[in-house]
Amino acid sequence: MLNRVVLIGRLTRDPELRYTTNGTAVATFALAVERPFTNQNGERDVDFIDIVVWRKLAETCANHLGKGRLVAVEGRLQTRSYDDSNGIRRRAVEVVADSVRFLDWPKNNSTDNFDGQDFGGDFYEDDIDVPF
Amino acid sequence: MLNRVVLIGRLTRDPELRYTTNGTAVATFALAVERPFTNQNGERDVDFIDIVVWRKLAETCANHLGKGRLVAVEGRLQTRSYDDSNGIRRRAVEVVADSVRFLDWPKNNSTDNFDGQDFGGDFYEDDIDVPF
Amino acid sequence: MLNRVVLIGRLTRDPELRYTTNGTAVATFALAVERPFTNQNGERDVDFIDIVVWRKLAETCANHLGKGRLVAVEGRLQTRSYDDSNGIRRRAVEVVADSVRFLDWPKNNSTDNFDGQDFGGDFYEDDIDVPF
Amino acid sequence: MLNRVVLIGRLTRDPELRYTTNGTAVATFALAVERPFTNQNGERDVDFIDIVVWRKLAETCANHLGKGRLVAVEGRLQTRSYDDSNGIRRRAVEVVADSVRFLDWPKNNSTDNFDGQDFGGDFYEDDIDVPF
DNA sequence: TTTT
DNA sequence: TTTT
Repeated sequence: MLNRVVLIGRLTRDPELRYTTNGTAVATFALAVERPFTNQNGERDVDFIDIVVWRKLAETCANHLGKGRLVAVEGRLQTRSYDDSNGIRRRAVEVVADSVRFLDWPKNNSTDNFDGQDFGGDFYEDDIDVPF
Repeated sequence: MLNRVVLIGRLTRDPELRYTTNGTAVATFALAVERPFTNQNGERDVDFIDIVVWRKLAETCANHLGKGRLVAVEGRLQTRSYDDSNGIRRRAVEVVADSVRFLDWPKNNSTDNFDGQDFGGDFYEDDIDVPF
Repeated sequence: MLNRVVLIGRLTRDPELRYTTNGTAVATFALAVERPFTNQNGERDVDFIDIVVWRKLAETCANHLGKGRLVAVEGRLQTRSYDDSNGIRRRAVEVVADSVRFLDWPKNNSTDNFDGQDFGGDFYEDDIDVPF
Repeated sequence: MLNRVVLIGRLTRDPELRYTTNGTAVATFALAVERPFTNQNGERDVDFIDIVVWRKLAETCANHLGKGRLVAVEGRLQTRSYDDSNGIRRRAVEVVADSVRFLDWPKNNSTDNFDGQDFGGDFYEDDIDVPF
């Protein structure tokens, strides 16, 4: 039925890019998303949310994003079960993103290069989407 | 930062209502949310998403909702770590809802009674929200 | 940039289906969306929001929806200027929907027929979307 | 019923701050939101969406935001009728925001000063919201 | 496992 | 652990 998630947060690590056996690209990363209020200790809690992107968007993210970058992500919440390396059954809850917007610049020490790009960065959507 | 989730799905079980040590009501349930497409076996996969509601909204949900009911939920994705009954460290990813809309009628065999209610059910928000 | 709208409401009239000169189907309707609170007179205000759908989704909506039906709509806010029939320049703000979920049954006096359909209705997305 | 909007865009002008007769602050501005695709002329269309904020959030926006600033806005779509200065009846469709996140820095020529602020800016919510 |  |  209806299932929509919108997040703004920072990557906790560089995206990991892999390929399925039939060659489909898939990238994963996590987002640190601060809560909109401070807790009883006066600190701002943070939620760490796993993101999955597919196909061309996966490669775009892997090529242009890195740890610490600020992004807006839109997608769908997905659940899945798997056995971890110790054989313990675990449940994954992750956001399958169909759009990722880059909201800041790569750091100077980045190998990436966005010369000439408008502030606010670019906007990337899953390559299946089409104007309408 | 920004963190928004909107879901429509059916309760997989009756809500569980508990109270924190300082008396705050908290209810939990899970939502079965069908994916918007069929998988390679022609079946429609389902995501099971845990929902948490607080205060008056928790009591409203516990009093009026039951297994199988169709609802629209709005809230925020939250992550949290805990040790399960076997002492295994686990991570919970759940939606803290600030609004729950009832989208169908209770079943006849329900003890609940919505006589005279307009179709489409009622709309409940976390009791802290106020018009603006 | 990011632009996402999610609504639940009732159609204020039957959808109007037209075709562009190159044959693309486009349907329009309006949704009555109740506010989540009552106004100072104790009444519940209602927002009337114009919806536009394209292609196969336009035809599905025109064929299966009618005045009074309850739907969940997902899409993007779009603005546009036009001259009305009196030559007055006006601005339209409408939601271009990429998914429409049917949340109730057609009325008995409907010419439509959903025999055998699962409660909760069906889920229709713009025909460009694809599983991922 | 359910009514949720999430936008990222740039202010087209400085916010206008006014007060209702009973002293409630209300600020208005418009957001330029680029479409996620280019049109048939290879240009990126832009939607201009009116935003309304109330109370403390109105004053925060008026004090810290200006033309060109990049923000993420969350709120509710609202419609309203009014007569313009020529006595022509018009319909306004605007987003009543309950949260505004500042996504970039003020320009150097700004009179505003965010010294020491963490990149990514601050997060402001309607002052009625409360942690949960 | 965690970002600024 | 799973709803219709």
